[in-house]
Amino acid sequence: MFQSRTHTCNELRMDHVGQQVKLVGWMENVREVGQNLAFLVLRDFYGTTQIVVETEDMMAIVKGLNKESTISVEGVVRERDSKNPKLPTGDIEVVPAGIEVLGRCRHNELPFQINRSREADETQRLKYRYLDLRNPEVKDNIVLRCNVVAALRAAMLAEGFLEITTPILTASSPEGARDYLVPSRKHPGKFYALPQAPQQFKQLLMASGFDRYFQIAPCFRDEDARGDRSPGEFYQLDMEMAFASQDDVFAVLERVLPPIFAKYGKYDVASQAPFVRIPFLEAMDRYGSDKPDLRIDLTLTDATSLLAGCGFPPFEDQTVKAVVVSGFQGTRKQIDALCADVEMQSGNKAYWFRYDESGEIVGGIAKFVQPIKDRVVEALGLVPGCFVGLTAGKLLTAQKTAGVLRSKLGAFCPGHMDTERYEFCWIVDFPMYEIGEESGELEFCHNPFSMPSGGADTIEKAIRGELDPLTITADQYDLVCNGVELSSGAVRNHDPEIMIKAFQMVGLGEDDVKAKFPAMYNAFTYGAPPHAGIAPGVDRMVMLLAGEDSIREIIPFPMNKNAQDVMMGAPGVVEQRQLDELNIACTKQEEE
RNA sequence: GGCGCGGUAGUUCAGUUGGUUAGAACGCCGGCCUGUCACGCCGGAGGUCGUGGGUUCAAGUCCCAUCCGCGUCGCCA
Repeated sequence: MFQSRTHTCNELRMDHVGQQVKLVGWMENVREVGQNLAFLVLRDFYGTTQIVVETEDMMAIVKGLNKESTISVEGVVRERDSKNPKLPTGDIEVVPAGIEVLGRCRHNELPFQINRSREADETQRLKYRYLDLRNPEVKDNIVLRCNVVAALRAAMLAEGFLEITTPILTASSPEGARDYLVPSRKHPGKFYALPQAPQQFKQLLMASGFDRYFQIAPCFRDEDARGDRSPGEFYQLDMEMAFASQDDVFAVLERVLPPIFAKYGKYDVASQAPFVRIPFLEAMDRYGSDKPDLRIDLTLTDATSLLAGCGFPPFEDQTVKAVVVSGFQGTRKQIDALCADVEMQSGNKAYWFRYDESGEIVGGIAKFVQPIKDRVVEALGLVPGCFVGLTAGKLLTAQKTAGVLRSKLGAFCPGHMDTERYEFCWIVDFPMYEIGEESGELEFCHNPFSMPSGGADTIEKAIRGELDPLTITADQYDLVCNGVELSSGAVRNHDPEIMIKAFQMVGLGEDDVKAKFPAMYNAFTYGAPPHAGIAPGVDRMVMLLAGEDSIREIIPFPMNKNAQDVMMGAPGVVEQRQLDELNIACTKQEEE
């Protein structure tokens, strides 16, 4: 029968010398240094301890084992002859009287070396995630995640929020991302959907009289992956407050997040509450992005009128945006690579010239700029040594491309980006409506649940034609940190009449509202509180705190980019009997 | 779905203009080593160069197709 350990592998110190102990763990390494002398590194969740093997019988046991086998070691703690100051347990070692094999590792070649798993091929890591997670560096991110979630929960409870779980099997939502559907056995031809977010439930909780709700909520969206977006499922710190304004929501997160970032983050928090608020249009204008990375000190300058008529064909009749970088040191080759990178990412070209140390316009499109040099130098505030990156196109295209250029330049040019910090900002005043690219008609820009700024008055004016609907903003906001969209939220539209009018703008009527969101619409007709909320992404937050670039590093069992779990083999084929029971006819199936 | 990068030993990678038997490091196996701690030293095994075609006297290398992975855009109320 298995007997418990007396200590962990990170516990023994000089104080324990002479004590009889029992340790358990994985045999990480064995260093043989003589006929009957070897040093075994025993690793458990907490750390490592050196076991010194110096007898023939112990040596025989160890030699018969592959690394990563689990063993238990009983013995006496002894002071080391040669200590290792790099290890917490480096002053001592355990002299075993007995070694028991608990779980033999049947493989003498592992898919990758445990302590170097981060360098291994990602598919291998995901397939053997249980080995990957034995690597302390990998494991630490999961521990961090647990600590962060616990801290978030504690902070939210302290703020008076109640944690309430909402259904995982629910109804498909007509708006938003692609749903994951679950066939119903009892109702042939009908489907549940996994929630994209607990949005409607949390608003219904507000209508139910709960004042402050939160949940570490799993969300499911069938959309393609990104570096900072896991496919399929992710977690949000979902929250909602009744009788609350935008400022109330901001204040909660400004109290909750900075201490957690300060305690668990890799870097310092540079932002003071209240975080800077940037209207959406200003963000696009200054940073070319609705999630600006404020660690970069560069901003966009409009050069449309300045360079109109300079003769450079791509600028003709287009909006031109410039990003000016002082003290530029890049080589021609690096500039070309940077521009190619921008084009690859944005799908649009970037142009450039330099104002060199001798005060000449050189390189790139210098030929076209040279004749109006004085005006350009003055308008862009150039000093010798400046690099000027340029983009052109329709307003939004020029902005977005320049935004990409800004990010690349910031990362490339020393002194223009301090990566060792967290910079928060709120993006506010999002447009309520936009002209759909496909339909060419007025559509909701983001979600239809948001309250139009100004409420009923604004919408009524727009309906009467006194106001351009494209100028209507929503009481909607994003929290951005280091160029990552951390969360999105809004003051909700809790008034059925305003809701109907908001839908009327996009050519939908009361029946459509009722049909799309029956529970919420009905609930709001019974007296609903004004309410607002937000949902910071837990995975992204942990990713920022850990300083990781890939979201997979902070998810215990991540799927790959193609939404497959290569370890478990999901998605997988199921038995015909199961399909029959669910009334599903599979018309298309991949060859296994 | 578009674009970019990649796929060579168990792992991470190198491989020049197409040219001898495809290399290195780590790991693995064997031997030596009584204080190692990324132990060291000596020796060894290990490869359908993602897959399928093609060009050529000759293909890891060039061409075409295809599969897979990562990044990015579309998408993500």
